[in-house]
Amino acid sequence: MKSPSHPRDRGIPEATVARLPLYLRALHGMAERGVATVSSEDLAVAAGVNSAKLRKDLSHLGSYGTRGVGYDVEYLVYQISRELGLTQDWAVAIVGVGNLGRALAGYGGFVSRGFRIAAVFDADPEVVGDDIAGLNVEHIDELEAVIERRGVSIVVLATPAAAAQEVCDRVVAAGVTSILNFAPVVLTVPDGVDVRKVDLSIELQILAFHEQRKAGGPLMAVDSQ
Amino acid sequence: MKSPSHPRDRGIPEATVARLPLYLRALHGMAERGVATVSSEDLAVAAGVNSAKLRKDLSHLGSYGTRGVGYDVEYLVYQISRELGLTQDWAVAIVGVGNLGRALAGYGGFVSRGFRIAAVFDADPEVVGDDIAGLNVEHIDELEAVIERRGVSIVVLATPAAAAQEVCDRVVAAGVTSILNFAPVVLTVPDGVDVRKVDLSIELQILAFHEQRKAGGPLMAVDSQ
DNA sequence: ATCCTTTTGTGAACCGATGCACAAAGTCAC
DNA sequence: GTGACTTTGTGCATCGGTTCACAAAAGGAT
Ligand SMILES: NC(=O)c1ccc[n+]([C@@H]2O[C@H](COP(=O)([O-])OP(=O)(O)OC[C@H]3O[C@@H](n4cnc5c(N)ncnc54)[C@H](O)[C@@H]3O)[C@@H](O)[C@H]2O)c1
Ligand SMILES: NC(=O)c1ccc[n+]([C@@H]2O[C@H](COP(=O)([O-])OP(=O)(O)OC[C@H]3O[C@@H](n4cnc5c(N)ncnc54)[C@H](O)[C@@H]3O)[C@@H](O)[C@H]2O)c1
Repeated sequence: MKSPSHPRDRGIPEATVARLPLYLRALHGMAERGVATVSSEDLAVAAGVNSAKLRKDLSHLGSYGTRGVGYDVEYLVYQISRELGLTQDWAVAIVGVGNLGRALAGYGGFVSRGFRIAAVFDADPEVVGDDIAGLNVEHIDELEAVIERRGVSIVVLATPAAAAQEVCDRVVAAGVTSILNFAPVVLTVPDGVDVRKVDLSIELQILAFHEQRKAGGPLMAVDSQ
Repeated sequence: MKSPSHPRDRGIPEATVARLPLYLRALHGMAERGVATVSSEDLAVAAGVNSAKLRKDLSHLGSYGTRGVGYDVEYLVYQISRELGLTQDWAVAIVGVGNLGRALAGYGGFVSRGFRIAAVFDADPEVVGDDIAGLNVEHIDELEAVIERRGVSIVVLATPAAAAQEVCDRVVAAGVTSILNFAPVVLTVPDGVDVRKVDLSIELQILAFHEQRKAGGPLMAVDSQ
């Protein structure tokens, strides 16, 4: 029922992977509004990208569109979800239950995408044992045991910068190979471990750079997102 | 005292701009430890990048190194800060004082880089008037007036997705041209307005994709940060 | 003054990503 | 069935960014 050549090619470009969640979000919105099929043009607008880029991105997953018609919304949601690995659900642990860790633990937007907060850890005895968004805060000493017991495969680091590398080393030693880091440090990890970082301070600095340019000379190029 | 050709070229590559804050962070650490000069190799390691890339990045700002020696740490800190616009300080407003907005408002890492939280807004009458990290929560009706009065030039959006576009339109109308968006929506803005987005859910989905690959076939390429 | 060592700054090859533009493939009306 | 119309999938030119590799520059030793 599918063409024989490359039904699902290994090796999707990184830039494409980073956009798939965007398409997925737009598609979910459409599915909710009862839209059955969508053209690359309309979906591209909803996701804020160029339609040729969108088509090329989707072509890496397979030929799921119908010429003259567009893409079946439900079917595409399924294909993208499967490609991203969202058909299973992922046990996530958060380490560091401070300002940020609390906000993350209480956030509903993760669960709705198949990410289940399976554990939260902290080193502060004042915090350990507290109930955060329905979860008991575990002591950091339990890190390895709890990760193993609950099958945690993704760890979110929300500790102070000074503790991040040490915690990172421990979670890696415990077998975790996917880390989302909020601490403003460059983490050193062995090959095979993925680290993604979110640094709000860097984002503000980039905005400041462009803002300064706008204020300064009347020669500038802007926008992006 | 400087070469005549292009002492400070306009048009620094976007990829370079995104890394300058990283170099700055590493340099601050070195300055604190009393390091006076640093080679591109050492700084590159501290920032987690390739040294040729670092040198090319710095060369866009000017020729601030000394062959055979390296870069003067203090001087380079100053040059990068100036380029990024961090020699002035920036008034930032946060809109939406929920889980995330609170964490951001209380975060010290912004102030230390020249970003001053000048105002926080919310629509919920329960929250308006509260004291958050020493700031009085303003009603969203005051948005335009307060932005103008306090010279706010960067706005952080931490409202629910449904409210984000409307708030965005209002801050843009009030003259703001730099926005950091945490809401999971594609914002539409006029030319000349910079939007940067932070989407934690997307980061997790990208990690899940790679995690799935690792678990699946024994043919994979990983790491990055 | 000359040589040797170190390290910068950059030319050039390379690589991945973008976007145009169009043939191929499908739908729909009649 | 035929023809007009729509929209996908992709070849190709282009672009921005990365990395290699080295000549030029600086400093220190003798
Ligand atoms: N709050 C923000 O908006 C924000 C923004 C950008 C970056 N960050 C970064 O995120 C991280 C957390 O920020 P925060 O504001 O929540 O800080 P925080 O100080 O409020 O919380 C840190 C928590 O980590 C715990 N902790 C310390 N050492 C630990 C260890 N070894 N193991 C486990 N837990 C440990 C502390 O007990 C504390 O509860 C920091 O690195 C910060 O730079 C925060
Ligand atoms: N909490 C997280 O960890 C997290 C993670 C990723 C993304 N986000 C996104 O960040 C945003 C905020 O998340 P949150 O968890 O803080 O949500 P929240 O519901 O706790 O807070 C939202 C706040 O915005 C206020 N608000 C609503 N409409 C407003 C308006 N028109 N003007 C001003 N204020 C208004 C609400 O009163 C509330 O205080 C959401 O879009 C969410 O999807 C949050």
